[in-house]
Amino acid sequence: MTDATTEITDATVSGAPPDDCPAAPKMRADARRNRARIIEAAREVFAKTGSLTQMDDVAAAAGVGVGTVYRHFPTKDQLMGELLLQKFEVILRLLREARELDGDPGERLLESLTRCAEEFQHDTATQQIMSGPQSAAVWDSAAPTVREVDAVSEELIAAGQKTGTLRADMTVMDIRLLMCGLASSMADPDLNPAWRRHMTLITDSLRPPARGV
Amino acid sequence: MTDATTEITDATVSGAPPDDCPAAPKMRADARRNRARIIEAAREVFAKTGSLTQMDDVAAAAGVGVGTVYRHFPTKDQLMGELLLQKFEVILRLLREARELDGDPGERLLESLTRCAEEFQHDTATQQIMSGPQSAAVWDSAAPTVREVDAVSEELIAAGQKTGTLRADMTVMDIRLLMCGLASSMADPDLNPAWRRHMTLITDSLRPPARGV
Amino acid sequence: MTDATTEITDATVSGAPPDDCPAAPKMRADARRNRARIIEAAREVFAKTGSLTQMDDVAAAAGVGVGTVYRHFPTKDQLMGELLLQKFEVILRLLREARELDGDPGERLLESLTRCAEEFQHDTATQQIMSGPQSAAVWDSAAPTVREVDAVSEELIAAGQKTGTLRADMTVMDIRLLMCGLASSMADPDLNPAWRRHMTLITDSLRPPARGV
Amino acid sequence: MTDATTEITDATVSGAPPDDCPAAPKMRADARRNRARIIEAAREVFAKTGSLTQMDDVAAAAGVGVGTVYRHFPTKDQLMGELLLQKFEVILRLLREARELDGDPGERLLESLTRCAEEFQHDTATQQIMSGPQSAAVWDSAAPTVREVDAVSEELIAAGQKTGTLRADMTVMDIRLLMCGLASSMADPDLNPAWRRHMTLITDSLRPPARGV
DNA sequence: CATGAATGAGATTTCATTCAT
DNA sequence: TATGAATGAAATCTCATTCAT
Repeated sequence: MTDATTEITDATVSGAPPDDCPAAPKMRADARRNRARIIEAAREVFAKTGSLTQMDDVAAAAGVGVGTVYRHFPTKDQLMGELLLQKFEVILRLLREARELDGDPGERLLESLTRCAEEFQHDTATQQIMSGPQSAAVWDSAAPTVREVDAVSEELIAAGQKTGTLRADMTVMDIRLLMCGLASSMADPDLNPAWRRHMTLITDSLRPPARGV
Repeated sequence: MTDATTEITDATVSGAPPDDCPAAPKMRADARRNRARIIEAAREVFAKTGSLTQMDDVAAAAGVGVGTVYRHFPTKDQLMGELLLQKFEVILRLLREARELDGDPGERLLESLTRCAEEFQHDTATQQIMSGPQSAAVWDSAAPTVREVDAVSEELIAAGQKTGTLRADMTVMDIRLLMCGLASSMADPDLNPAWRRHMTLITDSLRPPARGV
Repeated sequence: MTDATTEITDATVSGAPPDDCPAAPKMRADARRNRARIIEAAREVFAKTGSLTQMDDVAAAAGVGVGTVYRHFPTKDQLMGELLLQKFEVILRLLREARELDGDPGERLLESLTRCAEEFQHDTATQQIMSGPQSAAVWDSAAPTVREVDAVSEELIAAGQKTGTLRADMTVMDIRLLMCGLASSMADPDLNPAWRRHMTLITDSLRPPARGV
Repeated sequence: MTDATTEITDATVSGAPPDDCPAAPKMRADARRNRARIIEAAREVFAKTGSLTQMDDVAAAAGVGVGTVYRHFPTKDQLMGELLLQKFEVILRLLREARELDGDPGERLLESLTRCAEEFQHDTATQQIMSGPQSAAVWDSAAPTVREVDAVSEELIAAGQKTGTLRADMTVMDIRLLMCGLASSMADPDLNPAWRRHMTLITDSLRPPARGV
C-alpha cells in the first residue's frame, strides 16, 4: 500500500463518525472506548441474528445499558448504518489496494469482488441490509463511502475494459446489481453454502461474453 | 405440448389451494370472491409496505375484516406463501411451455427465465418475499411447485448442455442463486429500472464462458 | 319408581325447553332432531374440553352449521345452561328415587350424593360450571330444577335427621357447599382421581360428628 | 421453633422472588415499588374480574404501562403464580407456627386450616386461581412452597393421628381436596357467606368418624 | 454520563356472534 | 330454515425509544 492510500484510508476510514454524533475527535476516553465496544458487539450480534436483532441485545453484548447505546447511536438505523459504513470502508480499501497492485486491472477487480464477498460471508446483517428493503436511513452515513467505492470501481472497469478482461459494456451499476444479488442469496440459509458458485457466475458474467457484447 | 400436460398444468395452476385450506373447489361463491380480493389486496399492499405489512392493512385493503383474512389464511406466513405459490405456478407453466416448444432448449430456458423475471417485474411483494429473510413456513405451500419447477429446469438444462448452449457445469442451483439475486435487485427501487441489464448478465453467465468451464 | 314420579319426570325432564326458544312442543321434526344432536354433541365436547369449548366445535361435532346451534341456543351461556339443566334433572330424578326407596332416608341421601358425583365424574364442563365463576346466565334455565332439588333434599335431610343418620344441624346449604367443592376438585386433573376419597370425607362430614353437634 | 427455622421462614416469605425474575434483592428502588404496586393491583383486579382479567387492566390499575407488567412478569401465568406463591408463603408460615405451638398437634392443624381459610376469605383472586381450571404454569413458581406446606402438614397429620385427633387414614391429599373445595365455594358469591360452616364440615370430616375409619 | 426500568403503540391471532346466501 | 363465511372487538405479548435515578 502506498503512503497516499494510507493517508486517505486513515482520514476516511478509521475515525470518521457522523457529524451529529458524539464520536468527535475530542470524545472522552471512556466514551470512545464504549463506542468501540458497542460497535464490536453490534457487529457480532447483528452478524448472527440479522436485522431483527434488538437494541437490548446489542447493549447486553456490549456490557452497557441500552441508554448508552442510544447515546452513541440515536437510532437503530444509525447503528446499522455505522456497521454498513465500516464494511464499505473495508471494501473501499480492498478496491484501492487492487488499483495499486500490478497485473491486469480487470482481474484485480474481479478478485477484489470475491474478497468483498468474503467480508459479507458471515455477516447476516450486512447481507440483509444490502439485499433487503431497509429503511433508507440505514444507508445515509455510508453514502459518501459508497460513492468513493463507485469512483474507484469505475477506474478499474475502464482499465479492465482496455485490456479486454472486462466486457465492453460493463458499468458500476453491474457491480451493484450483482453484489446486491449475491448478498441476497447469501442471506438465504439454503443458498448461502453455494455462494462461491454464485461468485463464479458473477465473475464470468462480467467478462466479455463468448458471443460478443 | 401434449394434452395430458396441458391438463395437468391447468389443474395445478388455476385452482390449486392447499388441502387444509377453505379454498376447496366447492367454496361458496362469495368466499371465493373474497379470497381472490384478499390475495389481490395482499399483493398490492405487500408491494408497497414490504414484509412488514400488517394483516389489518391487508384486510382493510381488501375491504374485509381481519377475521376473514385469517379464515382464508390462518397465518401471515401462509398468506405470503400463497402469493409465492401463485407466482411459481406461473413460472412452472412458462417452463413447461418452453419445454414443449421447438428450437434450442438452452435458448428456450434462458428466454423463459426472462419471462419469469417479467412476472416479478411489477410484483414487489414477490420480489421481497423471494429475496428477503422470511420464516421458512412461507415456502411451505409453494414447495411442491418449486420442486416441479426444478424438475422441468433440470430437463431443459440437460438438453441445453447437449447442444452446447448452456455451460457444462450448470445446475438448477445456479438458477436459484441467480433468480434470488435478481429478485433482490428488483426489489430495490434504485436498481429496479436496470433489471433487464441484470437479466442479461445472468443469461450470459449461464452460457459456456469464453475461457471454458 | 312410581307412576307419579314418572309423570313428573316426563313433564319436567324431557321436553322442557326454555320459553323463548324454538324447542316448543310443536317444533318441526327435523328441528327437534337437530336440537337433540346439538345437545348430545355439546355434552360430549364440553365434557372433554370444558368451558373453553368453542361454538364452532359444538357445531362441527353435531354435524350442523354454527348458525343452527345459535338458532336453538342464542347464546353459549344458554347452551351450557341446557347441559346444566339436564344434569340437574338427572340429579333430581336420583334424589326422588332415593326418597321413594325403602331403608334409612339419611343413607339414601348420602348414597345419592355419590351417584350425583358419578354423573359429574367425566363431565368437565359441568364440573367447571358448578365450581367456577361462570356468568350467572348459565344458571338461569336450571334454576327451577335446582329449587326442586333443594326441596327434595330438604325432605330427605329432615327424615335422615330423625333417624339420627345425618347431623342435626345439616341443611341444604351444606350440600351445596360440599358439592361445589367436590366439583372443583374433580375439575383439577391432579385431584380428580381422588374424587371418591373426597366423597367419603363429604359423606362423613354430614353424619353426626363423634363429639356431638 | 428454633431460631434457624424462624430465620428461614422470614427469608423465604418476605422477599422470595423467583430466581429468573427481576425481583432480585438489588432491584432498583422504583422497580421494587412498581413490582409491589403491580402485585397489589393484580390481586384487586383479579378479585373483581376473576381469571379473565386482562394484563392491560392490571397495568391500568397499577398505574403503569403494560410493558412494565411484562417486565416483571413475562407471562400472565407467572403473574397469577406470584399471587399464589405469596398466599402459600403465608400458609407455610401459619403451619410452621402451628407445629411449634404446644397442645394437641391435630387440633393445631385443624385450627391453622381455618386460619389459612381466613387468608383466602377476601382474596377472590386466590380463590379462583385455586379452584378454577388454570394452566399448569400458574402453579410453577409456587410449587416448591406447596411441597414444603405438604411436608409440614404431613408432620402434623402424623402427630395428630397418634393422639387420635385426626382420622387414621388421613393424608395431605385430603387437605388438598378439601381446601380446593373450600376455595371454590368461597369464590361463589352465594356460598361465600357460609364459608365458616363449610370449614366446620371440613374440620369434622378430618376427625375420626363416629363409625370408625 | 451511564443505567436499565418504563413506556405504549402496535403485531398477530382468537372466537362469540351476525347475516348474506 | 340451515349454512358457514364474515365480523371485529379483544387478548397476549414485543420492542424501539425515553427518562428518572
